[in-house]
Amino acid sequence: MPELPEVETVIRGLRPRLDGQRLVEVTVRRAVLRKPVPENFARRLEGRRVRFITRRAKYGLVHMAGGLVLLFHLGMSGRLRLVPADKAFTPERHDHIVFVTEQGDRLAFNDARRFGLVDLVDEDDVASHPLLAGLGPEPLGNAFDGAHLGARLKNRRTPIKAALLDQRVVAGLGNIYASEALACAGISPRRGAHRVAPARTARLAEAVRQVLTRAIEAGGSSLRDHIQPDGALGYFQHQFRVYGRAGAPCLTPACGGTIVRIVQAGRASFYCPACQR
DNA sequence: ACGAGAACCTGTTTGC
DNA sequence: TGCAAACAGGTTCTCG
Repeated sequence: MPELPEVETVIRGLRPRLDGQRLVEVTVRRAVLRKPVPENFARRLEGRRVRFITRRAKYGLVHMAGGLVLLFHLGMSGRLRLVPADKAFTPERHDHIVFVTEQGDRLAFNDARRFGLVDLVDEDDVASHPLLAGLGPEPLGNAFDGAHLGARLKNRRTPIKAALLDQRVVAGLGNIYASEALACAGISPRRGAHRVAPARTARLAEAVRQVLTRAIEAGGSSLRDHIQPDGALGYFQHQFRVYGRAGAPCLTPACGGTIVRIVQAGRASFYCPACQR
């Protein structure tokens, strides 16, 4: 499901209900997701207070009192469902972990495909965590611009679309927003990464920023899995220029092209052959 | 060393 | 209608 905007949206939905709350009960209903749930996961969290929640790439980081950090990733199908204290809670199929806060809210980590994961890490070790250490810069941060992108692309012979999905190049893009950013920048997903000229690298970096920023403003994209913790849907999917639009007309003014779907590195890419070169 | 493809899972949609 | 194949917002391992 989730790329950077969806994870950001989920975290923003959690904060009002979780910040400052003590976790009074944690239940692990399935012990193995993409990786095994850490030993003593529930015991290490129970009784501890949530200080604040941050995001790195597609990972959520729940900073707990005492310097412990709960790291989570939603994989393809993961969601977090927040059930307020005054509503009845029944565990659903694929609710793998359930958290209960001191004010009685229940938070279910639900993930049908189990590509998601959770881990516990000391806050001093977050940056060196194996899953986080190799990540490239945050696309919405200061370290990401055309110069950085150009430097990371110049030796890559893979298609630019595949390079954008490489989390070491830029952290947080996924299959939807890679296609969308290339459409905004007028670059074909098939172009070799090393053949994107410097001027266009800057334009691409700007397109990445813009697409992600707008998607966050829209609450992410709800296609099949993504919902906010309170059940609200994202609506950025209505602003897609190319994703899922094979056979439909290109939206670039006066272009007249037709969007096509191709497969690259096993993943669908969408683009307009007329205005993306 | 790099890149393509397979594998990991389950649920839903598509096509014969 | 029914069943099988294809496909899905991700990551990581293997193989050439």
